[in-house]
Amino acid sequence: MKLKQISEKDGCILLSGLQDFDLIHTFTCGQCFRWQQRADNRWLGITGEHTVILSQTDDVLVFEHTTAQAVESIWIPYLDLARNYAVIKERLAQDDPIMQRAISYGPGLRLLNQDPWEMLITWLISQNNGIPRITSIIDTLCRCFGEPLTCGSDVVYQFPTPERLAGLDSCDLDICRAGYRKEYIQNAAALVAEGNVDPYAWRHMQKEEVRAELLGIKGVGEKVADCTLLFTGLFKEVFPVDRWVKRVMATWYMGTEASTEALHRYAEERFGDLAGYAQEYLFYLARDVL
DNA sequence: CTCCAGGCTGAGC
DNA sequence: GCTCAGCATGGA
Repeated sequence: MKLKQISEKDGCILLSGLQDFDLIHTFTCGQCFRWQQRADNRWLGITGEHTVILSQTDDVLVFEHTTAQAVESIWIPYLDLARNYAVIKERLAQDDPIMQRAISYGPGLRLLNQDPWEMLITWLISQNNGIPRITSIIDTLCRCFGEPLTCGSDVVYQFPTPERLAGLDSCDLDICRAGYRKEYIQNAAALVAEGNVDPYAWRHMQKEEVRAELLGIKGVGEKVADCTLLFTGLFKEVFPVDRWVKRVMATWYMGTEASTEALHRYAEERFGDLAGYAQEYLFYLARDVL
């Protein structure tokens, strides 16, 4: 793989020589909820206490309102740009026409390495919910209870800390309109704030150990646990998300075995759009390759 | 009005 | 073990 080049121009950081990366594929496939699309195909985003505006022209990625050091230490890892996706895609596509199609829908998709605490709350909110409303709830949560940061002329709010959420009165969270998920959020925040659960320790633990810890949290089932693990990118190994797909299929397809063919049929019928195919690709990435 | 959306919990078998 | 109603909310 060609080495990426970092340079500066007009106060922006440029990363050139990118391969197998597309901002739109990566941000619209359903793995994240906090990137805002702006004019001129620019994307405003935040992770932790770092904000940035991204735009892309072919193999050049432009970072505004940040530093070369942050690009190296924060954004390249967050965007998973150091990984060679060409070999991954080649392996996935081999002898698998449906995977070839899935990849062709989102060839520039990358698996983001997102904040584990943020992912836990995000996927708790996602249950039995729609994507626009998930986005809205998370946005309100951050605007009301997160610390503001500036990014150029924009203001972006950090994801609220566990301590902040744990310290709220129950009715304070009503503004988010999270419904019955409110108590899940508060319970999880209390667990983390009191040190009974430490999302930042997960990277030092075994995957199954983390998964068991997650499943012990109220409101966390297999899907929430899997999505939390998957979209933090913590475990680059065999990932059990197929168990979730299998469970869904068991309900919808009266079968108990999750054959590859059934999985493909599920994806075909369940998802007819780019996001769906990109997601199937994501799941395969996590399950079979990373 | 009903049904559904990137599920999970708790109760009843 | 398994099934299934109920769950807050808002949009179709």
